[in-house]
Amino acid sequence: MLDINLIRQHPEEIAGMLKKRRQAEDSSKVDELLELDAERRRLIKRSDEMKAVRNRVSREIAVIKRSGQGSADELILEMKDVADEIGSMDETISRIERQTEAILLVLPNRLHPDVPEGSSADDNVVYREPVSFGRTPDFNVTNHLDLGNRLGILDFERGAKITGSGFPVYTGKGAKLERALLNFMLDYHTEKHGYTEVFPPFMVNEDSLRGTGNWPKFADQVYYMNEDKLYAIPTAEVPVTNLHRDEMLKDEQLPLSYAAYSACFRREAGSYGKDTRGFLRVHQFNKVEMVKFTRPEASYDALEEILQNAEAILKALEIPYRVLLLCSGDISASAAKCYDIEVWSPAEKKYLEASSCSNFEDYQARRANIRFKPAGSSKPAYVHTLNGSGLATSRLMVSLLENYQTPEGTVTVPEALRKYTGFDVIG
RNA sequence: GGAGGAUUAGCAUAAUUGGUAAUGCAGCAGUCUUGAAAACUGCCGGGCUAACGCCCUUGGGGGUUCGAGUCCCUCAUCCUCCGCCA
Repeated sequence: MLDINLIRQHPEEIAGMLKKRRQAEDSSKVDELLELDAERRRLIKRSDEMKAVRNRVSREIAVIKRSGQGSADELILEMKDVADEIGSMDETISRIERQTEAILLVLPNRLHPDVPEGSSADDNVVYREPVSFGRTPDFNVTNHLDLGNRLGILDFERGAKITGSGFPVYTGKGAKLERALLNFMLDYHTEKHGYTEVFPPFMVNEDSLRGTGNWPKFADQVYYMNEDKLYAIPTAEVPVTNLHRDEMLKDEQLPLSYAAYSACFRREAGSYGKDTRGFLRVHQFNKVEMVKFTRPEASYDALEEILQNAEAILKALEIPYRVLLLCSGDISASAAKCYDIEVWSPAEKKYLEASSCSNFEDYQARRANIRFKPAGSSKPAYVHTLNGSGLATSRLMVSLLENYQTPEGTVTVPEALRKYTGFDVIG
C-alpha cells in the first residue's frame, strides 16, 4: 500500500510509475484518490470543530449535573442536534475512507530506478549469465513426465484421480528425492545462511492475505474454504511475513531472516492449456521460502543476499540456471524490484522459473502494520520486507531429472543430496 | 460444542452510581555538567492545521446516551473448567 501523503505530494511520480508498469489507465484512480482525499480533509475539519463543541458543552453539562444547581435540559437538547449532525458527517467520512482504502489496496508499489522499462516477460534483462556446471546432457533427454512415469517416481494420473489435474503424487524414490531436496535446502539456509526455520500454518485468514498484497487483487488465484473463511496459502511468504503483523519490532532485532517450508496452493485460473504438462504448471507444489525484515536503508543489500542464498542452492546441486531482472511490465504489483531465477530444462529446451526474489520496501509493512523504532529516534517507522524462493521444488525437479539423466535412462542423484536420499541412482 | 474470566500506548499497571483515559518503566530531544549519572522540561498511536491548537484512539464491528474503558449486541483472540476427538 502506498502512503496517501506521498500520492498527495507527488501525484506525478505515481502516474509515471503506473505508466512504466504499463497500467497508465489506472492513473484515473490517482485523480479519484486526490479528490476523495481533499473531500475527506474538508469534512474532517468541520466534523472536528463540531466535536470540539460537543466535548466542551458535555463538560459543562457534567459540571451542572454534579453541582445540582440549575438545569442542563436545554444544553442536552442542543447537543442532540449536534450529535445527529456529527453522526451523519462521520458516516460520510467513513464511506470516503472505505473508497480510498479500496483504491489504495489495488494500486501497485513504487518501482526501484534499476527496474528496466518493458511491457512483457520478453523485456526482462539477463542479470546473471547462464551457469551450466558443464553437465548439460549431449543426448536426447526424456522429459520429466515420461521419465517420472517410467521410473515409477511420479504419478500425475492418480493425483488427478484423487484430487484433480495439477496435484502431483510422488512415489518411492520420487517421494524421498522430494523430501531430500526440501531438507537439504532448509538445512543449507539455516546452517550456512543464518536463517531461522519456521514451520507455518498452510491456511491463513483474510487479514494475512491482505498484508502481503495477495488480497483483494489476486483473491481469485487463491483456494478459499468458505465454511471457515480461510485461504490455502499460495506461498509461505504469506504466513511468515504475517508473523509480525501489527507488531512493533525492536531496532536491535533487525534484520530478521526466516526460512520456511510449505506446500503452496495456486488455482492458476485462466492459464489452462499453456505450458501445463507435468510440473510445468501445478496447483500444489513444495517450496522453501526465505523472508527478511530489514531497516529501510538495508533492504537492497538484503535483496542481493537473498538472491545469492537461492543461487547457492543451485550451485551446490549443480543445476544450470540464469538470473533475470524483471522489467516494469512483468514485475508483480507488490514488488519494487525483483529477480527471477530460471533453471534449464534440456527436454523443453527453455528456462523455467524456479525462484522469485523481491524487495517490497514498505508496501507490505504498511498493509500489515509492521513497524520498528529506529535507533536514535522516538517515532515508529515501517520496516522493509523481502522474500525469495529458495527454491520451489517442482521446476527444480524437472531440471534435476533431465540434467542428471544418463544415456541409459537412469537418474544420478546430485552429490549434495545423497546423504539425504540414502541412494545415489534412480532406476 | 458448552460455562466462566480476560483484552487499555513498546512493556507493565489504574480509572466511584456512565462525566470525557491516570501512572510507572523503556526510548528520543533539551536544560544542567569537564564528561557521565541523577534531577528537571518536552516528546514518545493516528489525523486536521502555516501555526496556536483541535479531533480521534481502551481487541474488531455495531447500538443506547448530551456524554461509554464503564451499559447492551456481535465477532476475534487468550486463560480456566466441561464435553468431543487424531
